[in-house]
Amino acid sequence: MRQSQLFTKIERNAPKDETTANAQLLSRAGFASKLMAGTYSYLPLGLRVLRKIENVVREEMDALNAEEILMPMLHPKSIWTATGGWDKIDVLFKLKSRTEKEYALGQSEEEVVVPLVMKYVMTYRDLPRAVYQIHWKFRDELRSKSGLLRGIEFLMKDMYSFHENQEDFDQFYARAKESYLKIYKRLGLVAKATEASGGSFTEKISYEFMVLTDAGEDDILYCDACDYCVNIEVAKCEEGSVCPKCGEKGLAKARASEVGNVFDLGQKYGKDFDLSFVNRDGKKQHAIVGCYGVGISRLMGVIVEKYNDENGILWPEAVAPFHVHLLALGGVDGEEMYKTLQTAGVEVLYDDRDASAGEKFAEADLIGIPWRIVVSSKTGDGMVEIKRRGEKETKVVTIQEAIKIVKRENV
RNA sequence: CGGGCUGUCGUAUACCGGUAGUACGCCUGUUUUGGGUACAGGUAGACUGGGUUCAAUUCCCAGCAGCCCGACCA
Repeated sequence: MRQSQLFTKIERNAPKDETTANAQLLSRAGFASKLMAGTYSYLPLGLRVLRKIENVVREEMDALNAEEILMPMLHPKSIWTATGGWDKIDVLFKLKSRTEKEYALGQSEEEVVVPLVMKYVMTYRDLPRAVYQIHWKFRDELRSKSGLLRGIEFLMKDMYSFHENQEDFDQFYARAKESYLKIYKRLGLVAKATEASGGSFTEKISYEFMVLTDAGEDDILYCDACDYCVNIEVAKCEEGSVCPKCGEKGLAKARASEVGNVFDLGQKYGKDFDLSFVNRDGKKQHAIVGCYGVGISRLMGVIVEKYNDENGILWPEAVAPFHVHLLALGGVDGEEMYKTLQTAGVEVLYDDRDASAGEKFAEADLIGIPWRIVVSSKTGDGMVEIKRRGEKETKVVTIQEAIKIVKRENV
């Protein structure tokens, strides 16, 4: 993409009243723009990042044999009264039509997905099933904050699995947890599977996936010697207590942001909607349902919180809006290099604007694309300069070599 | 929802109870060309409503909006 085509522009000053790195940098660099507290527009660069995160998640969900669907965001009141959520869930957005008919905006979609899937599940032979969607969620939080980390409208992947018995559920649940850890790793994050409360509808514990960051809103206790981690809300131990799992070390306390969770919902939803299937004994039975969320837009914010320096963002390869930021300096034409990179299958943002070198460098750092390739009178014929965002050293190499370097990591 | 802070050109800011200034951006021209090049000229602003006052962007009240702390976040 040619940078001259971007309708967004870089802002030199951070917006006042924004204190978190993700809110400041995403706004300055033109990735996202706030409409009101808790809702954002995703701009061309930001949307590319969002789609990359989505696709990583999508690939892992598909690997679990989950099927992708898309469900409505606008729900009838009736399904929410059926499960008790209409009165119990205080973050549920409720609205009224002209004719006083009442609706809810989806804050999670068990109420839609359980009747939907169970419509097709007649017997145990139709199980297990897993479906997911990547869609907007609405939660009437009292206080939106921290840029993309807590919005009242946000993009979430929500998967739901259906099982004939606890054993089958447990197996899938374990696979889903593994799949989650893989997702975060691919995104350049270290997430801890953290014991947490199961919410108001279940006594069981759930797992939250936590990424350590001061911009987060949860406090967790974790062990350095093993993978034990617990949300302080449900912890039966405290900071410094010996790890209850491995007994090796004292627990450390840290601030974290929840980027995903998995719940065992048991048979609640099957019962609420009185939906059942015929089991192996020929008897009616409610399916065991699991629910698995990943906060896609929040992840974008968390990644920026983890990957930034005084000059801007440093996107991990897997989610960077482009692989290469091509800068043409001093009136030199970068057109040929641009086309060569594109032909080689490299995603490239080409700064073809008539701007000074310093300005282009500063803006490239802010945008944070992993590789910077410069063509100028200094690089010479057939040669380009290549540099990695975050590193100081530059290398002058041939065009073909530059492509090789970039593709080694990105393709 | 409780508490606090803040609303001034597009952005970031300054001053002030009496003609609103600066930087960046943007426009015109010159200049410059490897870390936001320099110069000249230009463009553009007091959240809304009420009150106090001869006079309010400034003081007071309310509303609206934003941020922060807390609570909340099935």
